Amino acid sequence: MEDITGKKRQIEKAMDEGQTIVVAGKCEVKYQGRAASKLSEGDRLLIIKQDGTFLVHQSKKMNAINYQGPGAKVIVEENEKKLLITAQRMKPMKESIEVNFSEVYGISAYFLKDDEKLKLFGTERELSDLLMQDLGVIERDLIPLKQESDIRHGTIDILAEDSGKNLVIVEVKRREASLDSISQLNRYVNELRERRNRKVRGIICAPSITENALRMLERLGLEYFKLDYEIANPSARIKGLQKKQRTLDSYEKPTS
Amino acid sequence: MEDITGKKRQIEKAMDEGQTIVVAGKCEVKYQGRAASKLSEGDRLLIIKQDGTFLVHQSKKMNAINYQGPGAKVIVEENEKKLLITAQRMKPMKESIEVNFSEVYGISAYFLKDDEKLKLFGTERELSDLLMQDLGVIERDLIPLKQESDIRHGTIDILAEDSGKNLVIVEVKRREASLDSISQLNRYVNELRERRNRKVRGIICAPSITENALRMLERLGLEYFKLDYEIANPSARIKGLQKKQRTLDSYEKPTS
DNA sequence: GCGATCAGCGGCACG
DNA sequence: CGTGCCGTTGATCGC
Repeated sequence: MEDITGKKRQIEKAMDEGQTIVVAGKCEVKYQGRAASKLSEGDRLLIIKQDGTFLVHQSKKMNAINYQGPGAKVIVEENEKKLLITAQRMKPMKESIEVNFSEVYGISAYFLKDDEKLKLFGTERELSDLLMQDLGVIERDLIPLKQESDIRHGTIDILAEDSGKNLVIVEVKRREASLDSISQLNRYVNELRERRNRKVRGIICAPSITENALRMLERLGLEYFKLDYEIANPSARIKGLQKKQRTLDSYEKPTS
Repeated sequence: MEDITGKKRQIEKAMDEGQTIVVAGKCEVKYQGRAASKLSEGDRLLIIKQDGTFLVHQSKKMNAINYQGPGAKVIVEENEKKLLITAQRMKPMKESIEVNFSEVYGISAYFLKDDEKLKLFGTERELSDLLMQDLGVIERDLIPLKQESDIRHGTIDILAEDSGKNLVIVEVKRREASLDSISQLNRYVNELRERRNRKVRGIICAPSITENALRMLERLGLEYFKLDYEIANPSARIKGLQKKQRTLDSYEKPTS
């Protein structure tokens, strides 16, 4: 027979100490909150973090099947000879998960000290930054006006001006552009067209675009620029782009 | 001193047997693929599932800091007295994670048998199904034409007709509608307006809407209907909605 | 298989 | 705080 009380105490102690806890066992899971769910009995992994994060993992797939984010209060109880672990949260609204273990296969707990943050390369923001250095890669004589320009109905990635003094809105995507990318760009273009008397162009700048999105784009009179980039150093690099700094240098200080 | 070879064998054996494995330890993590990342040394949890899922968790937050989805090939190596675990995947493109452990605090492995699937209530689809039974809750004499209607630039949740024989597009949202919800609805409305000669109305149907989204909605001449629902039985229930079945019953078989 | 959309999206940055 | 929007988004469902 299982010593449920002992396991309960073991988990509670680890929680008090701020450990990260993994419980493996057979359980059923109920959730009620923004939605509601029921998961019948099966073998799962439960992970409890010190910040209240609460994850129930099945043996397949990436995402937790049930979860609670940081800030959840976790309670461990003994309930009819079962180990019942509950996580409750008030934000974004009152919600709770109940994990009811009929069997516990194992419990591990670790002190995890980790202040490191992920350094990520190849984000949209990085691509946007690179483009700001030389919009000429998209179109000759295209000059940047503003990055992250807030308008009423959203934020424009890059606002620019072409050689004919037309406003150009550039929407940057790190992956294939689809219908909603086009809708997003169209939203910005429409707003500026209403507000300004200038001609306004819209360019979607992405490594690829779905066929359907391209059709919609053309129907709307918007444009697509294929953004050729790779992630190497690590640091993203846009094919054909030359930093202004380097260009200036090579003019002012030719290789001697 | 650590028996790295033993740990390597332990993990490999568990993988061969299809177990779900948890490794706790101090490691650094590198990723290269759709993007690239570097995470300096710290204490983490590594989870390896039988389907290739590969998760590196820090002691805080819900999401894995580095990961690889189902289908990844996992290799365990001994590398300069460290335990190096690599996950590689070819889809959606060639990418790999390297987790290099300088210390291993613990290894657990479990056979997790679980064929259960989550039953989820309160999804958008469920709300849409309920609305299809009686669109009168949105507007008197609104009759449903088609659910999930594919058009060129997307899929309309509910296509209906009002008492004036106008087409009505209903976009259902289970949570607060924001700018992109409005863009989405607007996209559908514009397409049908081009293709048909009838008047086309668009209604966003959500529990709430952001201030800004409401302004955009009004500016576009679209409409908002507040969708009051709760999740109780469990099964979603829309306030004011009466199932056709029940309504018919009460007329044909009044309480005796 | 691609593609469009939802998700209890989560998380972040900026007003 | 809200809120807009990105994400190595993931997962699902339809064609």
